Formats: sequence, structure tokens, C-alpha cells
Amino acid sequence: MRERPKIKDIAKRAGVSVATVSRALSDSTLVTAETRQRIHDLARELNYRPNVSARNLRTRKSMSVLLVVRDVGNPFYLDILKGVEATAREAGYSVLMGNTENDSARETEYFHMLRDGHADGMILMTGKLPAAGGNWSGAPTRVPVVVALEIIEGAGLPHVQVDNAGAAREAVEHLISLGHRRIAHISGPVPELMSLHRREGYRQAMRDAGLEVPDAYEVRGDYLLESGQQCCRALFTLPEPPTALFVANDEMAYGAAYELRRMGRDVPGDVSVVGFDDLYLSKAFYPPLTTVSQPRAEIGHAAMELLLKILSGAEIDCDEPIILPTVLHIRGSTAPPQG
Amino acid sequence: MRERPKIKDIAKRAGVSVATVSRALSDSTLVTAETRQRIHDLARELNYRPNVSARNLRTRKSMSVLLVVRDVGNPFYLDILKGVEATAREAGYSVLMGNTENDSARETEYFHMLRDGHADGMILMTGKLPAAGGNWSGAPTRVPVVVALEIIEGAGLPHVQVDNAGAAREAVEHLISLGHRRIAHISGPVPELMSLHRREGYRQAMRDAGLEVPDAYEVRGDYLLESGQQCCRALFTLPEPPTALFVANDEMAYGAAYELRRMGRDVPGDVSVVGFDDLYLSKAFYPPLTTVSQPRAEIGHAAMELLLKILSGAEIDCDEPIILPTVLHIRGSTAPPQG
DNA sequence: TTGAAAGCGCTAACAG
DNA sequence: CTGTTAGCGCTTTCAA
Repeated sequence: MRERPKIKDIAKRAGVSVATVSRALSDSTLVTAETRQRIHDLARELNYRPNVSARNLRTRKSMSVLLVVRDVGNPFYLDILKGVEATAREAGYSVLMGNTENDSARETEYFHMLRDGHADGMILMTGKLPAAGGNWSGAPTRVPVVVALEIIEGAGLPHVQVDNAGAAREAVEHLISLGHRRIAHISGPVPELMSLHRREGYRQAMRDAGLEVPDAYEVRGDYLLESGQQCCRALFTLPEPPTALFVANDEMAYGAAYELRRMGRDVPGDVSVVGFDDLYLSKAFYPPLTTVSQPRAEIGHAAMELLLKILSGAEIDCDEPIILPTVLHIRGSTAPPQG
Repeated sequence: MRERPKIKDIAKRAGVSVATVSRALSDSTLVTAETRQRIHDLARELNYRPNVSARNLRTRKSMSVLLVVRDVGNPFYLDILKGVEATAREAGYSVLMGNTENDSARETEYFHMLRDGHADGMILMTGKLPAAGGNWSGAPTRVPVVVALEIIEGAGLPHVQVDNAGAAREAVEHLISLGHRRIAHISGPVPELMSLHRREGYRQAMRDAGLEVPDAYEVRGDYLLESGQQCCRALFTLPEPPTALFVANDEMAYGAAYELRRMGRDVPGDVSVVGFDDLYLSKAFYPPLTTVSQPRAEIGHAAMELLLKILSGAEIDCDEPIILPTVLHIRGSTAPPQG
């Protein structure tokens, strides 16, 4: 095995100039079909692969995008990643994962990566912009950033999301239609938009059904398992505990269901539980969890598609978010209230 | 805001040459501490960031590594990724995710990325080498590849792994110590080394305890939920069904437990179940799953550490794999056999 | 200690 | 259709 061949080597062997080789390799019509073929054959024979750094430097593109999330460890993002990845690789892009852990230093770091040529664009799923960031207010569509899943208000950035409030409302309506009246809500960290929206959907459904929501029926969690347990415990020390729970995500719903069992209450016999997210194994849970399913892969797909459009220089309307439909999966964790 | 500043701009403003700026920025001792400081200040002021493509081209390094898995969608890899990522970023490296989906074309594609400058090294977790790959047999330690989790025999590549057989043996011994005699095993896709090893551990434990393993007590799954259900069904149509199950991974264990409930059998009352992997939510499962926990983050950490060492030119002993310890978490899904 | 200059491998004017 | 040439922005000899 010799050294890595470069374009020059192919040119030499083919008796043409490097320019011709470059053109042939990119299937330019400025080259005879015949020489083009010859070059391609030669390239394969020599096992030639273009040097990406050189190409990137020259073209000022990296052909990769950044997918930035709050916590790579969360399985929830997996299907989104898959959607993004599939769409990206089809278009010749690679995907770089960014993990902020809610650390603003890292958030800005990823924005820097955009500027320093690491990536051409990015899909933001953190729900916020770095503090003293750059000037992405000036020419909205020119900044290759799309926000997915979460919402960043007033940034003039394009969005791909689901109707969190509507989906939450639907979930709670399901509980109401089952006959439940005392329905409590374990929310996410509520100053956050997504948590706010889900809670709003809960409130709407309750209001529309003429049901009152005692303050104590809204407990604030943080989307983690333990928090689901804690909130559940708080709820069931109440003088009038709820007969049903609408939990802002599956993970906390698991925690709540676990705690209910520990307290000797049956799900759904004594208490019904609805989650949100439809995690991969939620259907194998016991009892199978009734939950709102987000089209995760499609979210990833749509976000990448949008980014691709921006990257190709198209003008994007940032005022109209792309809203993808959710579906409520009714499974074993909900039933009419007893007695 | 003006154009992106380059080294030349800083040089002009500072009244020095580009070479000096480059040196100052890389904290070379060939520059006066004073000018070095001045350059740094200027760089910050101008919001300068080096262009990675240019640097990569020049230094022939990309400062990123490839983490190649069979299925990015599998939550199992998440903690490993976190471990890899943390160690990588500490050393100034980025992590590129590679997803093969068991497609050999994609497997080779990732090896190509190594050659074409996309990444400097890779961590392989697919358990196999691309078919007609390159010459990574020649000078073992010179190929910046480390195999983690899985095992690739005879490739002379460094390994980071756990003692699958030993861990499996321990799990089955737990079942035996509980008093179980009829213990069945739902394995992974057995020509694969990892599945083989776990099955081997099961057999050893059974043999050591003087217990016989009827052929029908070993069923082959594929690590997925449905397969756990199917295998479980097969096992319990046997004239003498087992009283305990050692399942090769948690996901199939979920499937099996789910199926047992559907068949009206209580876990662990009627049947004990042990899994392998300790997925994030296994402890919230009902009943909490007894399972073998692998030190996932540490595996990622160790693999990256090893890769870093190779990348720095150190000689690596490929014959001695790094073996990380597992721990058996005894939870609610195992109990003595009834009656 | 600093500067001038030569590329890294590739693409894209510009000429022919 | 093809070749010549000029960089992309950076690092690193080699001289001073």
C-alpha cells in the first residue's frame, strides 16, 4: 500500500489536469462522458477519497450539522436523532451531537462551532438561546438554525413542534370521558414554555368540563423519575386525593405509577395515569401506559428538511411554525374511577 | 458586524506577522509573554475563532473521533456515548456518531471516514470489521481503532469489555441460590460472540450446580422486546415450564415479564426473571427488574482513553483486553420458587 | 524572538 | 471541453 492518493496522482496517471479530475469526480458536464468514466474508474482503482478538510476549506462548507440537546442521555431524543440523521445523510450531511447539560457556556460553544466551520447549521432542541450570543436577530432566515421540539420566542427562528397544549387537553379529556372528576397534574419545570403549554392544556380541559382545579392538584416536577415519585406522594397525602393523574412526561409517569404501587394503590383500579412522550418501552410497562405519542422521527425529519432548505439559500417564513400531529395511545393505565 | 476575522486581521492590528499570531494563539514559548497576552486580548476583542478546516488541512488532524454502533436508536448506548463524549471533550475532541444498522456498506463507509480526514480514530461497537476492509492487520497498534463492548477476534485490535460469561454465571447462580432448578435462558442471536458468552455463563452455572439444561430451555432471541415475548410463550407451552428465566438483555426481559402477566403468571411469585444491562428505567419497572449492570459510562470512558493513547502514538498491548466489572442488582423480579 | 514563505489538497475563475 | 493559476486560512520550516 502506498500513500493516500490525491487528485494530483489521479491526474498524473490519467494524463489530464487536476482541474479535469476535480470536475470529473463531481460529475460536471464540462467533461467528456468518456474521460469522466475513466477518471472514476481510476479513482476507484486507486481507492481515492477526497480530503474533506481541503474541500471544506475551499468550499467554506463542512457538510455537517449540529444537533444540540439538553441531555444526550435522554432516550427521548433518540428517535429524533434517527430522523435527523436519515434525512441528513440522504443529503450528504453528517450529524454532530451537541450536549449542553443546561450549561450556558456549552450552549454558546455550539454556536461558535457554527462560526468556526465545524458545522453549517444547527437544530436547537434546548429551548433557549445562549445569553449574550450573536446577532441572530438581524436577518432571521440567514442564520442556519432551526428550533425543534421546544420554542424560543421572539428570536425570529423557524420552529418545528407539536401542539403541546392541544395534546395535553386531549389526554385530560380522555380521563374526563372515563368519568374522572378529581384529576391532578404533575407538570414539568413550569417557567419553561413546553411545561407551561402542557399545563395549559390540562387547565383548558378541566375548565371546559366545568371542573375545578384545586391549587394542590398542580405539582411541579422536573421530568425525572424521582420527581414523579415525590409529586405523587405529595398528591396522595391530600385530604381529597385525585382519582387520576395527567403527568407531563412518561418518565415521571413511571415514577408516579411506581409510587402508587408502593402505596398499595392499583393502577388503573384505584388511580388512572396518563403520560406524555410514549417512550420506547412504555407499551411494555405494567400496566401498559396510556400516553401521548409525539412523532419523534418526523420531528427530526422535518427539522432537518427545513434546515436543508435554509442551507440552500431559500427564504423561510419564521412566523408559521411547522406543527406535527400527536396521537393519544389509550392503553392499560386508564380506566373509569371505581365506585 | 464585519466579516469573520482571520489570523491576518489580528496580525495587521497587532502590527506583527501571521506567524507570530499563530504562535501566540497556541501559547508557544517562542513569543514574548507580553505580545502573547496582547494577541490573546485582541483575539477575544475581535471575537476571533480559528477556522477548523484550515487548521485540519494543515495539521492533518480533525480532532474528532467516530463512535460507531449498530443502532443509535438503542438507549443502551446512551451512557456509553456520554462517557466517550466527556472524555473526548476534555481532550479537545468532538464525537461523531456512526450508525451502521448492520449494513456492511455503511460499516465500510465509516472506515473510509477515517481515511478521508473526517475523524482521527474510532471506537467500534458493532462487533465486526467491514468485509473487504483495509489492512488493519499489518501494524495493529497503528490503526486508531478500539473495539468496545463487543469482541472482534483475531484483528489485533485493543478491546474494552466486560466479562459477559462471568456476569451471566453470577446472575444464574443467584437464581440457583434462591432454590430454582428449572431455569431457562432466552439468549441473544447466538452466533454472535456476546450472546455466546452470556449463554456460556448460564451453562456453566447450571453445570456447576449439577443441573441439567433441556435443549428446549435455551431459546434464541434477538434482543428486542417482541422476541422476549415470543420466546417466553414458547417456554411456557413446554410440559415442564421453567420457574425462572435468565434473559440476555433487559429489553427482552421486559417482553418476557409482560407476556408472563398476560398469561396470568405472577413475577416473581410464579416465575423469577433476571435481565442484563440495567436500562435506565429498569428500576421503575414492575416489579423492579433484577439485572446485571454494566458500567456503561466507564466503558465509554475507558475506550476513549485508550483511543487517546493510541492517537498520541503510544504502543498498545492488544492482547490484554481491558475488562470492566459488572454488578448484579437484585431487585423485585426474583424470589424463591413457590411451593 | 520574529518574519517571510511554502504549502496542506482541493475548487473555481479565467483563458484557451 | 481542458489546462493554468490563484487562493481557502492556517501552521511550520528556514532565515534573520
